Amino acid sequence: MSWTDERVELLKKMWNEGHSASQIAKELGGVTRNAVIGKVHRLGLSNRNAPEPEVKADPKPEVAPEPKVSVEPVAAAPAAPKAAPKAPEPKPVVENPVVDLAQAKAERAAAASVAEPAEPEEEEDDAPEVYTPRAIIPAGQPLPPQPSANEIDPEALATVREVEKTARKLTLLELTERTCKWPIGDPATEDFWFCGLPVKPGKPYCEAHVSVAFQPMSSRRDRKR
DNA sequence: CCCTGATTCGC
DNA sequence: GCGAATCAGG
Repeated sequence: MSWTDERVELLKKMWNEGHSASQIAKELGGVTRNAVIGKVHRLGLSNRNAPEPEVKADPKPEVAPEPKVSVEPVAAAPAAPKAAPKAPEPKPVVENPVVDLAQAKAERAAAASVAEPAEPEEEEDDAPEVYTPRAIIPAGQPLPPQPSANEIDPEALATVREVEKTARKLTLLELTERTCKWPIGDPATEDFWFCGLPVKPGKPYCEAHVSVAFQPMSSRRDRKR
């Protein structure tokens, strides 16, 4: 494969939209992420489109940036699911102040998907044709029905409880195609994470969670009432 | 380990 | 110009 105009353009577009080199390489096909990164550098757009990290204190501080009229964030969230009295933590803990648009987008989509399969969340863009990655969420697998205790094999349940003690406790952003996506805890509180243990090949969950997620009809018998 | 991007250097 | 190998980091 060679760098045709089309391919270069797709590269530029995706790169500026915040996609990783490997994602771009996968989409382009026929090239590795190294090739993509190499090209990115040759094209001189390694700065992505970020202005400047600039942590330095500016000599001339006041340029009257913001009126700064104390205004409430206008929360307006669609609906606060439920109060989380037990978790006083007000800060979401952001590890990178420079928000990556594409990632944030994916994050929101993923969150929506996990909490509720409905509405993909459309968003208005100035650019009419922004490159849109295919399905952001692999899905294809049923979402985990939380174990309702009396519906699953007590043995498996015990195993799960045990396994969950060794869970890697990954955040949504840390999940990959090979980490168990079984959610643990209450999404409305801080006590929420994903199992994160190595998945059983081909499955979205680890061994233990697969066993409670996919049950043979036979074993579901008499869970009478 | 998984993943990032950055750099080098033979082709 | 290209990109594998390598490096440095999360």
